[in-house]
Amino acid sequence: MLADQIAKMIEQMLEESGGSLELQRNEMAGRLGCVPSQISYVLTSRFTPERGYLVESRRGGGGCIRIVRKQMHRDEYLMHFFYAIGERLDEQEARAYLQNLLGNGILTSREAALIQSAVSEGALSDVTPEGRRVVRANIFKHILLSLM
Amino acid sequence: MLADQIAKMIEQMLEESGGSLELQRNEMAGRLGCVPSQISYVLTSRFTPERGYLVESRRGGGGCIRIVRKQMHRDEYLMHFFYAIGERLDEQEARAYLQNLLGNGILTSREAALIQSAVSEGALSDVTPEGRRVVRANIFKHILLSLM
DNA sequence: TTGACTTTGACTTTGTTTGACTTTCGCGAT
DNA sequence: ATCGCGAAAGTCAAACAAAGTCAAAGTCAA
Repeated sequence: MLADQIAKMIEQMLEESGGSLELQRNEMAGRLGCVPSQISYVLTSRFTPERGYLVESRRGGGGCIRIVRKQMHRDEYLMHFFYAIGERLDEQEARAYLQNLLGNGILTSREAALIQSAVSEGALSDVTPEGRRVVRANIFKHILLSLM
Repeated sequence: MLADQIAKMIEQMLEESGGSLELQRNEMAGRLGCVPSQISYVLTSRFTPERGYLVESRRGGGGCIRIVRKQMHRDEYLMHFFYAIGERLDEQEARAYLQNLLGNGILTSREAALIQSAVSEGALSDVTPEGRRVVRANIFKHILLSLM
């Protein structure tokens, strides 16, 4: 899938450049043979704050997009997430958080997998779809607390 | 029966691919000459967690379904717990199981603590007291599966 | 004949791709 | 200084591409 390829490419560029980079949307779209707004789409759907990325940009001639992978420390992370999770949480958001926590070494992959199944749709299938999101947020927050 | 044929086919693909695979629902339905939702039916009726399968999916363009088989023979101990749990589980029982799993070195203490808060009364406070025990059992069983 | 299991298809939800249109910015000409 | 132009990037909605859901209809064995 196009979006995934682009995401992977950006990911790798971040890796090579040690966590932050600047790119030009049009130039990149040209190289990839896609429409420029596809780049925007990838950025907003994959490089979100939830997953630990900061994206800023400048329009106009010579404009560009800067992407930074945020480095926080353990406690900041847990706090940040704790407050970021509101009253409701859906499975995808949960997954994004877990990926972030995993990527930063706050969780082991076993722990992440374990939490993921604890809050999966399957595990909560006895709760109504709407209630599920509330319960999931609660469980997730309790787990974060237990890690502090 | 159609469903059984499909199940057998997926089973065989799992065999060939060593326990995990990705497929596309529409594409598969096309090859088999059945409606796509038949695939969904087979998945929910045969490839359940109870039988040791994990199924996840992604919608949208380029979406797919991933199926993973958990090897039971490697994890008889977890299996034992899995079946011991049943339909309902209260906090005390959960704690006892966790102690046991911890004592046998199957969980680290961090993992045990984490699970305990995931299924604590507090985490599930949005569910009715009766429903809580059902949900707790479900979460616990999903976690056990994810550990196999 | 009933009840559990199957099959089907219409409808819903989620995710992707594209392109037309808008906004913002730097720069050179006035 | 400032006006205006062109070069970015942003926004948004439509079209498309999956997968999920659900209930009605069918089947089969007890």
